[in-house]
Amino acid sequence: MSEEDELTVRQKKILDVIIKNYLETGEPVGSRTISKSSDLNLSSATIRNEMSDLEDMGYILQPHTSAGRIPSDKGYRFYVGELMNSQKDTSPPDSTSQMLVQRTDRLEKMLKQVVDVLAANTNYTSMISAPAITGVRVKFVQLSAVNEHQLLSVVVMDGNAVRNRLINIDEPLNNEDLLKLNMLLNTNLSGLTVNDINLALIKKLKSQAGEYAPIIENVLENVAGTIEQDEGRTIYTSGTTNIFKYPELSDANRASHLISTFENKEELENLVNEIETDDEGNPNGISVFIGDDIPNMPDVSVVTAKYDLGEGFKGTIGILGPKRMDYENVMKNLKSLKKQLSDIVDSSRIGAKKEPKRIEAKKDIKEKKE
Amino acid sequence: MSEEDELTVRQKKILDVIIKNYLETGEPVGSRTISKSSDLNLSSATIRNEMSDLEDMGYILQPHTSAGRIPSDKGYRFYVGELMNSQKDTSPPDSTSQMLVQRTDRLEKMLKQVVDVLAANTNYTSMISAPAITGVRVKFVQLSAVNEHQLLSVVVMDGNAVRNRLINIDEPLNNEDLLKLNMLLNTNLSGLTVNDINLALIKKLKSQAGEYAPIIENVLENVAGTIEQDEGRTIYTSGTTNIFKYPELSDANRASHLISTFENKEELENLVNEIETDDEGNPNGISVFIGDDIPNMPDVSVVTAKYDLGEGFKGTIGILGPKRMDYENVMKNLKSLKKQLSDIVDSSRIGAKKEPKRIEAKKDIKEKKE
DNA sequence: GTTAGCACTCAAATCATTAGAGTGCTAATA
DNA sequence: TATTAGCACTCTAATGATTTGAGTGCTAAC
Repeated sequence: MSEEDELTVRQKKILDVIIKNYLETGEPVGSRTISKSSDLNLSSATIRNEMSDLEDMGYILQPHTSAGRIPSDKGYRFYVGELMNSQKDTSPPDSTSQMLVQRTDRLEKMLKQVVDVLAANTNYTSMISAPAITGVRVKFVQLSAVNEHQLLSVVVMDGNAVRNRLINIDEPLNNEDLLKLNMLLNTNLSGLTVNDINLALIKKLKSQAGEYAPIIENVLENVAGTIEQDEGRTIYTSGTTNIFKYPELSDANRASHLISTFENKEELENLVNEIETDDEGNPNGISVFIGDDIPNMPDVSVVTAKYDLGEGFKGTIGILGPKRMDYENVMKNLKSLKKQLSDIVDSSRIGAKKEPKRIEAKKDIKEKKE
Repeated sequence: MSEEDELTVRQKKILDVIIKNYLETGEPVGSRTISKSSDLNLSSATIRNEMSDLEDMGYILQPHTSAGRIPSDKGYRFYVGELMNSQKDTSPPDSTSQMLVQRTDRLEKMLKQVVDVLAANTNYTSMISAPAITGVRVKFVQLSAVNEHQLLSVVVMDGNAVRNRLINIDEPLNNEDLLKLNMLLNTNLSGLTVNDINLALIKKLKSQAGEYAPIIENVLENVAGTIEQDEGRTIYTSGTTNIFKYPELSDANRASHLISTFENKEELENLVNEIETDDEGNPNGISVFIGDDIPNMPDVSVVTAKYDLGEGFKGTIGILGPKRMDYENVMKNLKSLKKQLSDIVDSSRIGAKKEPKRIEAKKDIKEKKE
């Protein structure tokens, strides 16, 4: 990929101008334009020579003989990696359009909000994968009798993920037995991860439960279900139709392909997974995938960030747009959101121990849309 | 709308041919085509005269002077109402492509499945609104201590809708008090609908709860939440990108408009609501909305059916496509699904009282996609 | 009432022409 | 030796003229 980085300062400058210009206009940029709009004070002829070299090196290309140049995927990558203004980082991300994420008591709503904010701020399509839970532990189990023929099993896991399940029973259960069962379950399951619950443990539980063994089975399925439900990882998306704002993406074929990918969560999940693999140890925890980096989607770029909510809750947040997207703004937004996300959750974690704030935060939700 | 239905038999026949032909091809149909393809044995000139009359009466129209005719909205309506082959109803709806809805224990998954089936069978876009709960009653309330600082409130409503809420408390609650609170809540709330829970009752509960009044408040919010969550009515959609299969809908503007309507559930909800109003007492419980019937969407048709799962669970299921959609197939599919839906729920209701089938049904889910 | 015949209309396809943006190359210049 | 002016050349996109053909409406004959 890097065959001797032999770009002269001037070449870098020219490449920078070409890309910046193309990001704005979406039109191929010609030598004359560069000669005039840059402070290089070079004639178009000189620029032409340099451009010819840049093209030979693969940083730019010509849509056709008599057109200007546009950045190649390699050019974009160079731009993101070296040319882009990354020291401006300190400035607040586009404060006018920036919308803060409001606190809410439901993770789901928060995620939905995050993608909405992101799509609105960037004018691209955004997505966020709900946190994958890894290694969460059982916190609390409770069986209660709803009526003579139904038990309700409630399982609370770390991070307060709650799952219910109704269990139908043939014979009513008396209160003592119910209490015993609850005791049995809590003493044996609390603090365990799903992986800890092995056959031996199940056997032990069942034998201790005696005639209630079938109920144990159901409860355990409920515990498993807590994980399972998040395994078909939910992905929230927003701003799908933003792709129509970019002519290079909005012809029927491309648009249909993109949108159906976003509609079909499984496909989207694959995309995210395939992309995630080689995303390790990069500077700000932000990864940029351009064009042929992305399977089946040579005309778009995807920028992703991982977020970590602690307690094993992790997920990916990303935005998809045309290759000529405003990488700078997008990365700023992602970085900011990433920070906000962990901040919010931190404070809510701490707050939760002091006052019942989970509830009062609810009203905030209404005000989200601008 | 009906200004003396003065269509002769021959005119009806011609109109029928025009529409059938147009449904298939999507091209304006001319007099010569009709003359040849129908069994009327009339010359094109005669057909032309009749067509001229049909146009005067508003059943068909010409895209431009030298083109054939296409059905007007009025024409479509007449077709759906009188011309369409509705006696074929008895035949099974397109048995090859028909996919049965599998039983599942989660309403949500079932609905998702239904829209998927519908979209796959029709090649149009489908949507289903999750059941709106009206007048459901509280079945069971349970508070349990998760740890010293958190209570878990679980509310089960009719139809086994369950909601949880974590309540943070300052002081640990001893077991006796917890039991008393549970007793208090269950005796007072069981069997009530949300509307029944008025200020007087709340006051009474709070005073009886003494120092635990704040907890009562939280539990009541939880009860209210059961309803509330379904008020922002979830709508599931599928096959959005099918619109790209119909050139008349797939230009950037229209497509963008349609797709964003489907992405933004609020808008979609409005659409469904506006449409629902005048949908009363029609033959099979199926309503057809064509072109200007639908606010802001003159180029599409929507066919809807209401479903009723009993116990106050009702919703709407619908499909959206080009005006030249295959109404016959669509209506057949809707009718069949409507039936399957209520059948499934009926059988699961009955089954639920006898054996724990909610659980064993789960494995079915995996097999759904073809 | 039906039909043949014909003039007329109009969209869409095809083709030729033009305009202009941009390049590459060469020769002159500093 | 690096830069630049100048010019021929290329190719797209826009414009406009022409043709084609499907389809109609009307009239007159059957």
